[in-house]
Amino acid sequence: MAMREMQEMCEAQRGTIVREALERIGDKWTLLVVGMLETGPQRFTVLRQRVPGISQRMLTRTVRHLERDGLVSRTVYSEIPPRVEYELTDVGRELLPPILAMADWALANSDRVEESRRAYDESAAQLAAAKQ
Amino acid sequence: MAMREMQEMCEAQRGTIVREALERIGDKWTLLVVGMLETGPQRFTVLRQRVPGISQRMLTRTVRHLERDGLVSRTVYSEIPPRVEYELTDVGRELLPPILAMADWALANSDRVEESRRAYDESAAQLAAAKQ
DNA sequence: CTGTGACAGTTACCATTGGTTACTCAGGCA
DNA sequence: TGCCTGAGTAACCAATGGTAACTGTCACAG
Repeated sequence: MAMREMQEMCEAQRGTIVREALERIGDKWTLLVVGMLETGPQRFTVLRQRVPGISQRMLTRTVRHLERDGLVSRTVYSEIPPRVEYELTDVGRELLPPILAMADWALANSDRVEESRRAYDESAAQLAAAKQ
Repeated sequence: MAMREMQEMCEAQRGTIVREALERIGDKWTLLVVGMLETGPQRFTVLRQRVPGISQRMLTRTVRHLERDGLVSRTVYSEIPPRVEYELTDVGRELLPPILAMADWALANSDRVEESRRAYDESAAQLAAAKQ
């Protein structure tokens, strides 16, 4: 087998691993929830308030997935009313720097993205009008 | 208004901006496609081959969104057969380091995640069996 | 002793998104 | 005449996400 082919296979395999990982964490809420756990353990309701717009169902699903993947730990305190705390594990905490970097990117570039989107939509509308 | 409230409002607003950004880039394919554009401009078919498992439709949709948001540029060469090249813009390139860091994280921790998932599913199955 | 509230969910249902397959367009070539 | 390529669209179905209402347990108010 040629060197070239081996490299390509290897790259495709890496791509598959990365794809599988991003399939899990690359959904609408996961990155946000992990980011919100930056400051330490949080209980369900607090987390729900800190992640703007998430519903109860989506939050439970998201933390369940994160727990399954070993990125957060879930601790139940048998009190009344019940208390459940979620905390990043070591693996989860290793993911924090890139997530925070992406959050910084979002804050720094949100206006540029917004502007680009407006321009794109406008020229698309003009093209559509020209076709008429 | 108390200082505390102002801080909380500010945090919620930041959270919203980050959420909106992650809503765009945090889907199944976007991060992967951006990552694959690391090495320079790529044409459609090559990109499709390098992103394992993506369909034509999903690739077009993903690059269209990225173009709309100003993260990639799309250049059409009027040849037969047609040639279209996608390239990261400056804004897009700024997103590259966190994405590559996440890819590294995925490669470094995929086995740990896999193991955690197996353990979780097993204990869930045991619990279900115990209930019977 | 009936009602209300908090917390951490779950269930049922509908809307939106993602995936698969087939088709298009324009020209070159057998 | 028919088939090939590259870069997509269109039509259709499966999977995922979102909304609203319900659950269970105990404390406390009236």
